[in-house]
Amino acid sequence: MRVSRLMLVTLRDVPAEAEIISHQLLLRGGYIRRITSGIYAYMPLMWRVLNKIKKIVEQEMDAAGALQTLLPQLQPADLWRDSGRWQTYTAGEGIMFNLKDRQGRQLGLGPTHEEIITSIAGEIIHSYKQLPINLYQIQTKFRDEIRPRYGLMRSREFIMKDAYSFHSNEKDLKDTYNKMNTTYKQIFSRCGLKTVAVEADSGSIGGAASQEFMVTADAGEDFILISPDGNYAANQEKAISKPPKALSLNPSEPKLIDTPNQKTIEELCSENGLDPSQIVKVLALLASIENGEKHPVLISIRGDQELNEIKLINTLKTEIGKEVLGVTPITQEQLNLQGLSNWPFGSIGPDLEDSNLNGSKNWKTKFLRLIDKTAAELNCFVCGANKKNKHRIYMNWSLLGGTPIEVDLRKAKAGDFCCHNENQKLQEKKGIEVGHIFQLGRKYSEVLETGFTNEVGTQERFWMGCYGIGISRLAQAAIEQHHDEVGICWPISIAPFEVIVVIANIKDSSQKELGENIYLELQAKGIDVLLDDRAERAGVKFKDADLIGIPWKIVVGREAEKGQVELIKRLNRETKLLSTEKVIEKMFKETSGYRK
RNA sequence: CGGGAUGUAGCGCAGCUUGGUAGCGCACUUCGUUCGGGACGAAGGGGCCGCAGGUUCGAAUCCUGUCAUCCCGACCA
Repeated sequence: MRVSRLMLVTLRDVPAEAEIISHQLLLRGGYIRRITSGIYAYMPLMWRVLNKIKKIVEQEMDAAGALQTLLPQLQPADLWRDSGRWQTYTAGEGIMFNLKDRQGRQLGLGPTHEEIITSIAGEIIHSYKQLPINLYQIQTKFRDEIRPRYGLMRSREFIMKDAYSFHSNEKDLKDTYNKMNTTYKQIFSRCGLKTVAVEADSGSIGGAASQEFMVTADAGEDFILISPDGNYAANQEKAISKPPKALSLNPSEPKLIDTPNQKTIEELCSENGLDPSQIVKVLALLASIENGEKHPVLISIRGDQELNEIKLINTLKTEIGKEVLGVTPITQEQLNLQGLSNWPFGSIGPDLEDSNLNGSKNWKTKFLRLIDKTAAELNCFVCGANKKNKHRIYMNWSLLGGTPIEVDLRKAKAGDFCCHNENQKLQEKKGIEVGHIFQLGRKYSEVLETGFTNEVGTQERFWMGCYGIGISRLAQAAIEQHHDEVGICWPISIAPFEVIVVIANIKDSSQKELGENIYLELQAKGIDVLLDDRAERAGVKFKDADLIGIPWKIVVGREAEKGQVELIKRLNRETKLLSTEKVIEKMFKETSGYRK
C-alpha cells in the first residue's frame, strides 16, 4: 500500500477528548474517528491491526479445536426472558440496547450471546456423543455503558471474540477451561502483550470459577493484587488476604459512653483514645432486587476495614436467592419517604432492632444482618449504642445475640499479607481486562432447559464455559504497553504494516526508482509493506512513520545511488546501512515468524 | 444517576468580563524558494460561534431552556 493512497491524515495536536496516551495516539495517527460517545469508526490502518489480532485469535482457537460461527446481533426478547436476564439487562442494569420492530416485537442488541448459543446448541446437540463442543465468533457487541471512556477501552460498540463450550460433565468443562487458559496465554503473548492472569468475580454472567487476563498498565481501570512470589493474583473485587491483626481491647464491664457528634471512626478514635481495629462499624444499606423488592441490610465490619461491594452483592444473592441489582447506603431522606422514624446514624449498632422498619411503605421489615469475619473475630469491642451520641464499650457478640451470618466482606488491600504465605505482602497494580474465561456450569442450560441424553439414556443439562477477548480493547491496550514519546511502537505481529519504505526525496529519480523496487520486492515476498511515496519533506514522513508505529523503516535517501539504504528499528531506533539485497533478506528474516 | 467542566473551521485554541456582525496556530488549495526529523514567503478556500427562545436598534458575547461531549464514582471484553 502507498501512503499517498492510504487516506492518512495525522494530527499534530492532541484532540481534547483523549485522556490517555493510547487513545491520543490512535486519534493522532488516524486510526480511529469518534462518531458519538463510545462509538468509533475503525479507519483502514486500524482495521488492519484488528484483522491481525483476529487472525491470531482464529488460529489459536482453531488449534484448540474450537469452531468459528457468526451469531445474530439482533436477538428476540423472549430468549432473554427465558434466561431471566431481560429485566436485569434492560430495566435493571440497562446495559442492553433494546427496541421494538414495527410489529411491536421486542428485540435486544447483543451485549453477549449465551442465550442464542445455548438455545442453538440445545436444538442441535442431542447426545453425549456430540460433546464436547466449543463454538466461537468474532463479532461486534453492543453495551449501553453507563460511562464510555478512553476510546476503545470502554466503548458502547466493540469487537469481541466470544466462545461458548458445552460438556457432558464438569471434568470435561474444566479440561476445556484449562485449555482455554493456555490458549489465551498463547494469544496474548503472540500479540506481544504482557498479561497477568487473575482470579476474578464472575459478575452478572454468573457461574463458578473465572479468571481475567489483565494487561498491566497505568491507564487500567481495574485494581489487581499480586503476591511477589507470583503464586497469587486476583482482581481486587475478588481478592482475599489476611487482615492486619486487631489491637486488642482488654475486656472490662460493658458500659455506655458519651460520644457527642462523633460519627466517624476517626472522630471516635481520636476522642476516646481508640484504635479503628477495636471498633465494629455498622453500615445500613438497601439492596435492590430485580423483582423490585428492597431489602434493608446491616453490615458489621471491623472499623479499620473497608467493605467490598462485589463480595457483598454475591453474598446477598445467595442469602436472598434472587438477582441483586445493587446496594446503596440508607439515607435520612429515604427513611422519610418510607414514613420511618429517625435512625441514630453514626451510632448504629449490629443489634439495631427490626422494629425500626415497622410501617415502611415497601421495604422488607426485617434486617438482613451480615458480619464480616474481621468483626466476628473481635472478643471485646466498641460499637454504636443505637442512641444518638452514645456508643458501647467492652462489648462482645454474645451480648449482642451472637453472630448470625459470618462472611468475608472486606476489601483486600496492597500491604495485606497473602493467605497462601504470610511472609508475602500483596502488591497493587492497575490492569486492563482484555480477556475473561468462566466456568458457567449449568446456569444457562437449566434456565433455558437445554441438554442431551447421556450414556444411560437419561436427560441431562449441559455443562458450559464461556471465554471472551476484547479484540478492539486489546488493540488499544497494546499501545498502552508499546509506545514512546513520538508515537506507537506496535509489536510486529499486530502492526498494520511490518515495514515502511520511506523515499526521502521523491523528486530524486534514483531514490524513487530504488524505493519502488524495494517495495515491490518486499511485497512479492509476502511482507506487509507500506511505501511512503508522498511529495512531503523527509522529516514529515519520518514523523508520520514513527507516529503510526510501523516496526521497521527503510529509508531510501542519500545513498540510493550506491544502492544502499538505511534500516531503522522503530523500537530502539537502531540504524544500519545496508545494500538492497541485504535489507530485503533481513526483512524477510525478521517477518518470517509472522507470515500467515 | 450524582459531582465537575466544556461546546467558536477537520484538530488545538483566543475573543465573551465591558454587546457593534469572528480571529490565531496546525491542516487544506495555488505559486515561488527550500528539501534527512512535523520548512519559509506570498496569495486563497472553509464557520447557522451546539440548538431554541428571550433582552436589545444590534448577541459568539447578557438571560432562560435544551442538547451534546469530556472528566470523577457504580458497570465491563
